[in-house]
Amino acid sequence: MTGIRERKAQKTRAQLVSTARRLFAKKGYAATSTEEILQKAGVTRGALYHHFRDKAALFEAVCVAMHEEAVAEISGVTGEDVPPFDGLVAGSLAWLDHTAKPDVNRILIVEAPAVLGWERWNALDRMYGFGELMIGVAAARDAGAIREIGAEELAVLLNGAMNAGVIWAANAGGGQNLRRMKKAVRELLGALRA
Amino acid sequence: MTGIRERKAQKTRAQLVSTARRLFAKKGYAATSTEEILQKAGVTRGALYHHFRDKAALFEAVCVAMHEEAVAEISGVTGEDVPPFDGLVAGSLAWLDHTAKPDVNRILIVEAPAVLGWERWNALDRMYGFGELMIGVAAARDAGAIREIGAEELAVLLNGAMNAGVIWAANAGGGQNLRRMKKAVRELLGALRA
DNA sequence: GAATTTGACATACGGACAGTCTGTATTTGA
DNA sequence: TCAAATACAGACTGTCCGTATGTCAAATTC
Repeated sequence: MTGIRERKAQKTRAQLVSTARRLFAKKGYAATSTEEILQKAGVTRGALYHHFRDKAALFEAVCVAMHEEAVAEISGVTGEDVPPFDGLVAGSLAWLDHTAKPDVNRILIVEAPAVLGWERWNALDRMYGFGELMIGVAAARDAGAIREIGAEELAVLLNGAMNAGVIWAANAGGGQNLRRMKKAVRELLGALRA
Repeated sequence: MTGIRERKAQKTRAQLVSTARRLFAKKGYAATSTEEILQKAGVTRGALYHHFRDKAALFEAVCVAMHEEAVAEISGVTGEDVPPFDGLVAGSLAWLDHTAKPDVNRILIVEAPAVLGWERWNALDRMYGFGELMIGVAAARDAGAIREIGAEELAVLLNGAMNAGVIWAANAGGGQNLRRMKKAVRELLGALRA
């Protein structure tokens, strides 16, 4: 089944994704040339366009990898046995921790919406981070733990708030800002308790 | 003072900005070539690079114009005689109305952070929309109208929430979403009352 | 008011870059 | 064994951004 051919293909694909991730994080999407990616990854142009339709598709693959890491980290703190509101808070703080990392922050939060466009970006987000948040919000609301605000609207607002917050924390001032922002997010969620 | 020379220059500059605004809004920054801007604006390459250092500087000029429109609309509803909390709500809803317009939405909310980078984008935002919001939040907090959360952190969170909300309203589903989102924002602000 | 300088463009050009197209070696199913 | 497909390799093309140089009218100087 998994022949030598397929294994090697997955290896070059992984090389492309990890190299692209490094460069996109450091210089941004537009300022990163595919030539540099190819050179650093040690593959050729033919390989890139065999695995990905275009440069944006490679970027999307990087986003998927980051989203999967995020979901793995978050689902580690939002088990089934934890009460809805606490799970919402824990998941939110875990999301902040993950997206505070400079590469995740730049790629997933700042650039992804512009590079992928709302359609593709939203589709991704709903499969991963935002999807998880909506489940958490809906669960907390159904349990009567938070105020009666439309679940989808509230999830959109909270998601946007946290993303903006973590951009601020990652860029403004020193590294102490993440702790301050997490405190503010806890207080914001606290204000939503029914 | 304002000779014929200077008037003509301002006219071509305005032509460039308004044409760029239209095209950036329709096709996005990356997919809009400077050549198309020049052609539609009826000027040449020399004019563009006489007035702006590069393509991004032209984009920034478009952002400034949109921000100034926003401030004009918002300061119309947040007079000096209105109580702090009401002013905060009114200003927020006015911000949503302005940024819900498709061109403002795409350029100012989705693309600006990625195109300009956090540094320049934040500098702009603090001079206009976000700056106004921070004043409103600080005023409401000083008046004891809202909970004791760090003014800057809360302003960042609210700003991000509203921007995400208006992107959602502008893109998802039909046009009825803006009303739903404005309702949710009112309820979110209501939850913050002391 | 003639000369000179300066500002506001105009135009041609160069370098870089994304995506395509054809060729090729290796693998794999029959 | 052999044909077909896969996974690349490398050259090439059209496009695009920014620059360098030229030009002409308006402002300034004398």
